[in-house]
Amino acid sequence: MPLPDFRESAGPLPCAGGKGNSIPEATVARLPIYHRVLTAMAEQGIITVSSEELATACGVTSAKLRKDLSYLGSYGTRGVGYEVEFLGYQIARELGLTSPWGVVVVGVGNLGRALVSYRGFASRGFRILGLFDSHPDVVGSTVAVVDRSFTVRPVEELAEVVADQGAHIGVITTPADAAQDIAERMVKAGLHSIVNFAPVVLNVPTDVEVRKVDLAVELQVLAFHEQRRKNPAGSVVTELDPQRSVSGDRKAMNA
Amino acid sequence: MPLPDFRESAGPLPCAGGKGNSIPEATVARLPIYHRVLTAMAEQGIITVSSEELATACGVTSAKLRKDLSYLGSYGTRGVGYEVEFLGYQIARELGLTSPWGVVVVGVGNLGRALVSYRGFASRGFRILGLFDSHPDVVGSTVAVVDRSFTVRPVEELAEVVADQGAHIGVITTPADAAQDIAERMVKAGLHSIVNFAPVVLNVPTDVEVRKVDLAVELQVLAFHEQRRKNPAGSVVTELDPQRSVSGDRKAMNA
DNA sequence: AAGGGCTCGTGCACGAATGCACAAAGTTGA
DNA sequence: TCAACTTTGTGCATTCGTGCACGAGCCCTT
Repeated sequence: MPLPDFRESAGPLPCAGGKGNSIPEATVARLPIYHRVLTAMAEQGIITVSSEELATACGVTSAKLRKDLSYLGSYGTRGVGYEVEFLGYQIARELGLTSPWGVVVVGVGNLGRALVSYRGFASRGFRILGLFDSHPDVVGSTVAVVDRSFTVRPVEELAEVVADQGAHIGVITTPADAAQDIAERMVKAGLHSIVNFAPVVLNVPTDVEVRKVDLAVELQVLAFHEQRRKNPAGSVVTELDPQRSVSGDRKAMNA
Repeated sequence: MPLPDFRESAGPLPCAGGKGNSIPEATVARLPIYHRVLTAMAEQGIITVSSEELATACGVTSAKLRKDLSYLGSYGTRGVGYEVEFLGYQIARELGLTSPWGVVVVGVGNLGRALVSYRGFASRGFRILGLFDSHPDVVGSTVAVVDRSFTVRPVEELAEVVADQGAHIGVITTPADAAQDIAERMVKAGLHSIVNFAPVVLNVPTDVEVRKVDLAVELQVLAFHEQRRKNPAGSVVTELDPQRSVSGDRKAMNA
C-alpha cells in the first residue's frame, strides 16, 4: 500500500547512506571461518593467498568470499591476492578480537568442562573470568585448564564477577530446566550476549542477543535429509491418512 | 606441503530431488524447535494451541510459523488452532523421527561424554550405536549413560559397526587435527551425514552433508555485536591506516 | 439456520543473500 | 614503456526468506 517514495540516494548500494558500513549478518557469520583459516595459513608461513584458494579452504565460493571481504574494505591487491597476515588482522579487528572479551560459564558438567578446556578459547580473543554452578557438590571444586585452574563458584556470585571483572559474554551449559533462570541472572548482571547450549528457547529482552547451539537440532536436520535420501520424492504419505482430510482421522496416530 | 586443497560440499544441497513438496532449508532448521516445544506442551496436558501461542513459545513470529507449517500440510483448524499431539507427530514424521536413526560418536573427551549423556538423544529418535576413540588409554573404558553403558572401541572398528548395525549419522568430537581423518573414515564406512564439533572445515564428497557446530564462531559473532554496541557507527578506523591506501603501510600492524 | 468472531492458510511485496560476469587495477615480461 | 596476464571489487539478475494483510473456513451463539 504505501508505495515506497523514491529514495534520493543516488546509488543502490546499501551502505552508502547515513550509518557508515553495515555488514550483512550472513557475512559476519562467515568471518570467523576466514579468520581461522588465515591464522592456520599464517602459521604455515603462507604469505599471500588468492580469493580462489582461500575460498576453497573455507568451503565457500570465491565470489562470495570476495563480496564478504569487500564489506571490510579493499584489502586485496589485484593480480596478486590477499596478504594472509594483514587480512587476518583486519578481520580480527572487525570482529573485535584485538582486545579480549571476558566470558563467564554457568554449568560445570561435562559440557562446561569441555568448553573451558577448549584451546581456541584464549587464543582467539576470549578470556574466561569465572565458572559457576548451582549444585553444592560441584561448587568449590577446581577445573584445570592448560595454563590456569578455576574454582567453581556459586551462581549467586555471578553478578559480582560480571561487575567487578567486566565480563561481556555468558555461556549457559546447564540442564534445560535451569537455563531460563540463569539467563535472567545474566541479564540482570548486565550481560547482553549469551550462548545457550541448553535445549530450551530463552526468553530475554530484545537488547540481549542469544545464540543457540543445539545438538538435537543438527541431528534432526540430518535425519530429515537422510529420510529424503531414502524416500526419493513424494512417497512420504503412504500408509497414513492417504487423502489428508483435515478434520478426519487425526487420532489414528495413537491407534 | 601447503594446506590440503579443501573442497567442502558447500551449502545444503538443493533438497529438491524430484519436485513436489520441497521444504525450504530455513523451515527444516526450525521444525526441531517446534517439535520440542510441542512435546513439552503435550507433557503439560495442553490439547490445542494457536499459531500465536506456539510462535511465542518458539521465539518466532506467528506468520513465519504458519508458513512453515503450511509446507507440511493443512494440519490446523481455523478458528481454533493446532492440536498439540497431532501436530507434533506430523512434524516428527516429516523429520524422520518415527523410527530411530543409528549414531556413532568418535572422540570420547569431555565433549563426547557430554553429548552421549544428553537426555534428549534417545527420546528424540536417535540411538547411539558406538563410541570410538583412537587414544589407547581411552579405548576399552566404559561410559555410563542413564540406562546403558558403552565400551569405547578403537576407530578401526568404525566401519564394522556402521555396516553391521546400520548407523546413519556420525558425530565428530575429536580435536581439530584428527577430524579430517575421522571424516574420511566415516565416508568410507558409508555414512552420508556428519555433525562436526571440531573447529576445522571438513573436506568431503558432495553427497555427504556436514553440519558444523562451533563455539568459537558463536563467540566471535557475539563479540562483533558487542563491539558495535560500543563503537556506535564508523569510528572503527581510528588509529591505524587513516587514509586506507591500498598498498601502503600494511606491515604497520606488526610494529 | 444464520450471523459473528476467531484463527488458519496464502498471495504478494519487500529485503537479504547468492552467483555471474566484467571492468578496474595491479604485476610480469619484453 | 607497453602489452598481456592475473585477480580483485562490484553492478546486476536471480533466488531465497520474511512479513503483511486478507480471504477462507471452522466454531459458537442466538
